[in-house]
Amino acid sequence: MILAEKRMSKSELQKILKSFFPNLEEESLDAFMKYASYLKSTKGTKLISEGKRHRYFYLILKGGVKSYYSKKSRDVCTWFAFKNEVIGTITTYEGLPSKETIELLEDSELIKFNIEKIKELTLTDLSISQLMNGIIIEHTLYLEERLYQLQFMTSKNRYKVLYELTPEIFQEVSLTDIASYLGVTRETLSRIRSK
Amino acid sequence: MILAEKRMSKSELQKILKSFFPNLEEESLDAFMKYASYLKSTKGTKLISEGKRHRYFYLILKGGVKSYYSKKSRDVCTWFAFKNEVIGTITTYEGLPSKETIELLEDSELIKFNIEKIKELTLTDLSISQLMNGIIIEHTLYLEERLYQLQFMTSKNRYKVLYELTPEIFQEVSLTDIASYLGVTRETLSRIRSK
DNA sequence: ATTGCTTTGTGATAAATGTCAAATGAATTC
DNA sequence: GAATTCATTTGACATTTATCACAAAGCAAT
Repeated sequence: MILAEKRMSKSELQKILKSFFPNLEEESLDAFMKYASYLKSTKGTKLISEGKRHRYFYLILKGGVKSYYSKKSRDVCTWFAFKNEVIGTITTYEGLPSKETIELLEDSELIKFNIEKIKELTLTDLSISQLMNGIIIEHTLYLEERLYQLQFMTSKNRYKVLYELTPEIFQEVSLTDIASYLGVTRETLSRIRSK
Repeated sequence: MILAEKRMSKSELQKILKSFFPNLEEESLDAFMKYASYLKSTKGTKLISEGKRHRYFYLILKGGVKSYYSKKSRDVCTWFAFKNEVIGTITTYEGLPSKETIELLEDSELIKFNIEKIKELTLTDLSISQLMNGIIIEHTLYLEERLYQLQFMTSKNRYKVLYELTPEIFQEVSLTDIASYLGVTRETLSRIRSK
């Protein structure tokens, strides 16, 4: 459920965006801000739903989300994101129906950005074009790392890496979701954990 | 072994690039061309080597390549590409050491592009910036599809999809490499094929 | 054709993981 | 606190796949 959607005070929003996107030129930031708005929403809210077209990508100010594909009864998670991360789906960015669902893991605060409008800005504003590229490239590097892990590493090692690099995920996400993310059943994850 | 590296006749190169990148403005194309050159090379040549920084991405005019990670004795392929495809690694594009090796599957003809110079162009030229984005986004969509297949589909189904969508790969690539691409051993692939 | 070399196929295991079922634990509601 | 629900763990078993060993087939060079 969406609790509140309002325009933040301009100066507050500006301050936040400035700290997140320090490379954005002053005028670019002003244009960018026009298509950004504050959003507060409860656990379980779906920011993006599988099979649907959407207009927004998001910056997480507070809280966390999971991204997953629906598979028969169970869901298979593809990533998690928390505070200070920019999120969305590349299909949504391309104007296509999303393949994944993005859902809030807890009550969260976000900034949402209108993709269509911001893509328009990228047509004339180089610093915004480069900002968006950077976001996409970061996501691409992440996908490659994930493919590497799924193709090369045993499930034990994938668990180990996840546990060592981002132990905080275990506080936020259910083991069932983590198991699906690691590419095993929850029973198998349970056995891996009891080493 | 690199057989020939020469500047193509300007008009020939222009004709090729124009047909591949029809959205590029006339002046952008001229700038772009400055950092493109023709390359003919034999089977087994490594365009990009794991662990090294490189300067180029490529367009395949004729022939084919495989991309793989070296793992102990055997290699694990991550993708194949043939005629009319733009190839490279995202790490190379970012100036980082490549994680993958890209190797010619057969004698091939390519256009190579200087990444550094072309990235400079993206700083001032919007149509080139957008062209590069498009290439990266296409790659990203491909990675997502591949992750989906590895997480969701059985090896039998992955084989089936590959066989139905791109049967020509089986003419060009060894079953050993295809097996590693599908995430199974060659023995398992052999058994899948004998259904 | 013969010799090597590489690729592919087959058989017999062993290991990893999935599936199903039930038990435990933890959190929530009445 | 008892009852309900949901998440996690554990056990028994089935399935898939890897591993190892070797045989067969394809190909190139002599």
